[in-house]
Amino acid sequence: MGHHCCSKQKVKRGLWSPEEDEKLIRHITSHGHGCWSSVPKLAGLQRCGKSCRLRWINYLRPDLRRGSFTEQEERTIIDVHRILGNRWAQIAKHLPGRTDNEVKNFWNSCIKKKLIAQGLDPNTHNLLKNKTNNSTKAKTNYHQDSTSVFTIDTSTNKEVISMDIKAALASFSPFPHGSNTTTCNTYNYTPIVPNIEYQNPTFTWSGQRNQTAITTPPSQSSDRNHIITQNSMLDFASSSLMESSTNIRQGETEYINENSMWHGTGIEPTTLNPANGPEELMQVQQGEQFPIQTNFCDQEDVYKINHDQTVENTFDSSNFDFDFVDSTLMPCGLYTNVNSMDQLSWDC
DNA sequence: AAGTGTTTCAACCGCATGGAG
DNA sequence: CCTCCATGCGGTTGAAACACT
Repeated sequence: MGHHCCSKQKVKRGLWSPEEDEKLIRHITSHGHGCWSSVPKLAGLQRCGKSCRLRWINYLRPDLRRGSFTEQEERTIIDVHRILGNRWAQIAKHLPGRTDNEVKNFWNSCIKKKLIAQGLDPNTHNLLKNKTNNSTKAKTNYHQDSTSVFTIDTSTNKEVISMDIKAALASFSPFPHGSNTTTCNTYNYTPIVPNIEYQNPTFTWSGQRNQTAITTPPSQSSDRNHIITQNSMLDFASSSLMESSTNIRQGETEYINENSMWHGTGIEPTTLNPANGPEELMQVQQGEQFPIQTNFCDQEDVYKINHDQTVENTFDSSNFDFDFVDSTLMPCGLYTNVNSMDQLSWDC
């Protein structure tokens, strides 16, 4: 039984021959793939469109990166997986030239075993209960690794994962690594436990499940504000913001709209409108240290970051709003420091 | 060299989603 | 709405490669 898309056709399955590859490459490079279901016929292949698509995406695409995964890629996968879970396509987006299938296979054949060997549950990234000794070791390794943009602190009864924004930015080539980009150094979250706590020297939010978050703007006016809306709190560290930071005028607020992340500067200078109220905006002060406190009130069973964007009430991978999170993530390099050594010194 | 077990990874399967009619 | 279809995704399979005895 074949796919419904090709059930009427007599299709070949299994491994692709070099001749088939050549036909597919020739067709797509000269005509593009267009509608995949029509590709087999146009390319002269006895395959279904789905198979052609898969073969092209996973193997024949010219921009694919072949060969073994690097340590940096490995750590990126681990770090993103920790947040997104088995969202292989989303994870692969942070590894240029890698496919979701490749990432998935690498995870299942290599990383998973490493995590288990380190006493970590590959699904949750939490410590495995029955491996106390290894667990302690794993925790220490993670926490002491000063080069990782992520650290795990399990010293309290809840796990807090911190992401060092500066380290992330420092590794985020090719954008400038100047110190004027942001004052937010770290950003913490608790992925699973009910109590959620985000904090860093300049930016704090905390709360409990079954509550609604309302962001409070800083009490004092500032020379430079960045208002973070739909793309969430990580946008302020985005390339577009960094690139344009020198263009911010004194007393002016930059408004980053929902589509700003990867499109040009993406920044529309605007004036802070107090009428919008604290519910609408989350501000990140630049060039000055001050805390931004997010308050919570019992209204809904979700965290409402702003008027359009909601986040499920836990950071468990089964509930979290992955699109929301992913929209905030950097391309390859955010999660890893290119100069760091892999603290997970295990053999594949 | 031969047999057997294990690992890797390309490909498939089934389901979800979204757009068109 | 409903159905059909194309596409995308994650889980799974199985052949080939590799490791071990």
